[in-house]
Amino acid sequence: MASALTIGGLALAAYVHVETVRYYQRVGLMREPERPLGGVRRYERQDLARLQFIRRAKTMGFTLEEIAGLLQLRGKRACAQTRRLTELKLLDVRRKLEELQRLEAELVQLADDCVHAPRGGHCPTLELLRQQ
Amino acid sequence: MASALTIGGLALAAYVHVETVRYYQRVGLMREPERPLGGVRRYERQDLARLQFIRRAKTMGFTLEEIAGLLQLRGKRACAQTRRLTELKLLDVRRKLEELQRLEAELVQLADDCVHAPRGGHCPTLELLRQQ
DNA sequence: CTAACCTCCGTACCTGACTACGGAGTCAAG
DNA sequence: CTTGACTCCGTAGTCAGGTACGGAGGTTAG
Repeated sequence: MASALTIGGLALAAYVHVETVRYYQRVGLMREPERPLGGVRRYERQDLARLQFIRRAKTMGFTLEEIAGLLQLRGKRACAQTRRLTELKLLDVRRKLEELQRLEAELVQLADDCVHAPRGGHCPTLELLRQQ
Repeated sequence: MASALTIGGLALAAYVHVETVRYYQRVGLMREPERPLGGVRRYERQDLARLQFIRRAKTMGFTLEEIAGLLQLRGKRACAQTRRLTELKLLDVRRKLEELQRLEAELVQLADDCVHAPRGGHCPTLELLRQQ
C-alpha cells in the first residue's frame, strides 16, 4: 500500500492547496473517502491521478464543469452515446489546438523579425497592430 | 471608410457584449476612441482585430493580463528584449500545445474503444479511473 | 420631427474558482 | 503522554472577468 496519502500529501503531490482539494470535493469533482470513525481520510493513487488531470485540463482553458464532463467520459468508456460526447470534446480540443498553433506561428514570426531587424533604436516594421 | 463601427457593431462583429468591450476599455486592454463632442465613439478595423485576438487568446486559457502581454509584443516587434519575452511566451504556448495533444490522444483512444467494444450493456474496459 | 433604438457613464451585482479563518479533534515523534 | 503539526468542517472573504441597470443624451428611418 504505497499510497495512502492524507489530504495534505495529496495536495502537495499535485501542487495544489489543501483547500482546493476540499473545494473540488464540495463541488463533486473529487470523491471524499470514508472517514474511519474518529480518524482522517486517506487518498489513493487514482485520487492523485484525477487531481492531476484536473490541474492539467484547467491550464488548457477548460472550466471545472467541462472537466467534470471529460472525467465522466474517462470513467464510462465505450457505449455509443459516450462515443458521440467524446467526439464533441475532441472537436473542442482540436479547435483549441489550431488556435494555439496559429498563435505559435505568430510568435515565431515575431521572434524571427527581432533577429533580422536589429539596427539601432526601435524598428518600425509593420506596426499596423500597435495601438495605444 | 468601410469601418466606422459604433460600440454595438464592434461587439456584434466580435461576438461579445457591449459591456465586455467597455470592461476591456476600463482595464486598459482596448483603447477608447475620441468622442466627437456630443457624438458617439467610432471604432476602426484594428479595434475589431484586437478584440478578436483577445477573444481567441481567452479561449486558449490565457488571462487578460497575459493577453495584454501578448498584445504588447505584437505592438512592439523586434528589439532584443522583446525577443526574449516572445520566446518565453512561445514556451507557454508550446507547453499548452503538448498538453492538448496528450488530451487529444486520450480522447481518440476513448472514442476508439467505444467502436471496438460494442457488445450489449456497458463495457467494463479498464475502469481503473472511474471513481464516483 | 418624432418614435424606436442606440450610446454613455457610473455603480452595483454576479459567477467561477478559489483562499482564509478558527476552533475542535487526530496523529506521530520524541 | 505531551506538543506541534495536521485534519475536519463550516462559513466568510477575495479576485478575475464580466453582466445588469438606469437615466440622460445621440441618431436615424420614416
